[in-house]
Amino acid sequence: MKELDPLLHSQLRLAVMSILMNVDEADFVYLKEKTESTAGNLSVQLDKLVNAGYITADKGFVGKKTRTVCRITEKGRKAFEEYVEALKGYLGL
Amino acid sequence: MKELDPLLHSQLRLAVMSILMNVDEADFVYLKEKTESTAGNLSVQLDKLVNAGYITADKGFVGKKTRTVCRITEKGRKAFEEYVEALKGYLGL
DNA sequence: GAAATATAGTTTATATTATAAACCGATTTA
DNA sequence: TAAATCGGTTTATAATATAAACTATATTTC
Repeated sequence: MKELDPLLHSQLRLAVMSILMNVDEADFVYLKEKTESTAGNLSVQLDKLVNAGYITADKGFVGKKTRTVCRITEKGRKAFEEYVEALKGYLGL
Repeated sequence: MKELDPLLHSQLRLAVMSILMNVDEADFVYLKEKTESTAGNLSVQLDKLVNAGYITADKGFVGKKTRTVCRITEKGRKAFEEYVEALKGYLGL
């Protein structure tokens, strides 16, 4: 049984990665709504994904409001795919 | 995005459940070998699965040696299947 | 235009979890 | 009979997830 990447084996981080696998970019507010998480929790988990090099989070402005835009990196995409493969071994898929 | 049953969303417990989904019964030693876990960790995680009613763990003897035999329950089987369904939503399967 | 309210987050504190280390009682081996 | 092994359990520690409290700017209301 393969190791499950602990960075991805977390509900919220997995949800974020799952979303980012399917859209080109997503901002903080969108991720918060989609995952139904609190801002604090999301902030912490995004940081971990950024530090792992799985996503980028760029802070910019839209008009006068701040906006943090997240994107998955190639490394993140690969890690996600490997995680899915590893999980399949557990789920019998 | 569905909730992921926190009892199953743990590498070791998921591994145990995965094994028990596919065999009629498995003893402590077998589970320990297959999952490559330490006895302490396995013991703790089995307890949680037993307390949740997802598995049974019966202590018996084979000759003079103790032997703990685990089996999945109907409740556990159902929880596992629901977990798999929920996860699919995350993995894009 | 000052005070209250909302937005977009971050930091910090706390509760929960996972994991390993230490331990225990019985049994086999030297 | 002393020492190692087997089959676990208990306890201590490290890591994680989560929420609560906070910050800074912007907007609305009185």
